[in-house]
Amino acid sequence: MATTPQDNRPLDPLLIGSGWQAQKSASTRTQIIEAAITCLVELGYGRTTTTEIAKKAGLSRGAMLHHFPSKMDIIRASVEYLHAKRLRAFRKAMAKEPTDGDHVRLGIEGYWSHVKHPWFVAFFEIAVAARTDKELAAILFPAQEAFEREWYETSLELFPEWKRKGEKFMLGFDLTRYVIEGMGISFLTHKETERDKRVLRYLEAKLKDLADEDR
Amino acid sequence: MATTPQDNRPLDPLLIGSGWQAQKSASTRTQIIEAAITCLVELGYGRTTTTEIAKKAGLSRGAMLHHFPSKMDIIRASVEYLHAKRLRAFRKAMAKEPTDGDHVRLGIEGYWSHVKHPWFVAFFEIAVAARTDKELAAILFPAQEAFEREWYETSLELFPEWKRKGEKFMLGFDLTRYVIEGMGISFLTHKETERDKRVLRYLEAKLKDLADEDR
DNA sequence: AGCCGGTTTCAATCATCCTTGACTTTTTCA
DNA sequence: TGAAAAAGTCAAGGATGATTGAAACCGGCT
Repeated sequence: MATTPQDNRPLDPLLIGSGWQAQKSASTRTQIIEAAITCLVELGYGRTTTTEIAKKAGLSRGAMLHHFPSKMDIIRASVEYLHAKRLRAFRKAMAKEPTDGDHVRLGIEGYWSHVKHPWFVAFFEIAVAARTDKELAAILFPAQEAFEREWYETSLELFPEWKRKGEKFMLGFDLTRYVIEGMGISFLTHKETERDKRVLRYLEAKLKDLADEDR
Repeated sequence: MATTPQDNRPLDPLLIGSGWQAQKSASTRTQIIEAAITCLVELGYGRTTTTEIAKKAGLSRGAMLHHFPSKMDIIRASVEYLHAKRLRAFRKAMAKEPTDGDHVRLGIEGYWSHVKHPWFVAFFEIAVAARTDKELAAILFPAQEAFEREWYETSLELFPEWKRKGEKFMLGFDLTRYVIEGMGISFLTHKETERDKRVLRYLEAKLKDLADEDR
């Protein structure tokens, strides 16, 4: 008989040494959360069922319900997971020095990539569902607010020279957000076109105008 | 006496002559469609059920299922209804001469109002659901494409002087669309802020810049 | 060391509720 | 009277959460 608790999944040798290998069932939790996110992306919020999540995670439904007693618990954990992942990915993308020194372009491209990522799609599905689901809204709202705030602060660090022109910076920030998110929504059902690239280039030019104005 | 031919499709009020009580049937259909739209707005696509629609329409479920054999038939009719209503409302809003002669502002305010209207919310709910529902996508896509095309042409009529600068007009068109729809999505869960108004004013200014450039 | 009782992890089944669409019956009105 | 509209009933399928049961792991004890 194998000494591993589950033969279907390899154990992380680093975690075996650290006392409770049972604690590594945290990896099972992650597996469930990622399965839930996949379901959100592929099926949408409405068709994401516990059965489907369990199937996708390679677990039995009962096993999964042990980790997360109810469906909403899975969603809650997924929201936290997505929040952390999205923010981390965005910060990482912004942290690297652009090859051409063009921070504005880097920021636009970064957020545009971000919006095309499945994580954004999953978050969006939850956000749309939350419009008509109070319980879901109570879960999503704090994370959403925190994300926007932390994203704003990250951007401020990225453009330290803008700090003095608060209102103008905020305008550029909001404009970028709306344009790119609007494009992102459109991208959910359509493909990216040359027209979209033109809009991004125009946005870039206008942001630079804003930065240079009344200096 | 039944003068109707042996119709394989028992329901088509448009084809039935004026004398019949089918007019009442047509009004009942409209009632059902509007109830469905209310459900989409208040409950979202996922929670819109035939039971709920019937209740909201003040009909028994059986009666409703007589008019629309299946749920998808109601949605199909709702998509057509929304398409017609949205386009009509938008054209009407654009047709009136602005008091200050400012067509750009009129266009922006018009589309911004449009995006805040329940009809857009309902359409949006269907669009999001269609991302992961092929059958729904097949219904929605033609209507969505037609709407965008007809909206574009309406805008062209509104700004005849832009006709000569095709690419620049399209850029302004796309930019406006993305900014306002992005704001609209945000508006679904947040309230309109002063920051939003600033973005709209900025958009207006930039559209006028585009119109005046290299003239 | 080796056995034992309790706890944690996972699997399977069950009962319940909801949704849908087909079918049947009643009512309305020309 | 007879056909259309409306109302009511029903079974099949799906989704959720609870219960039951098995296997592995931990501690303590002889």
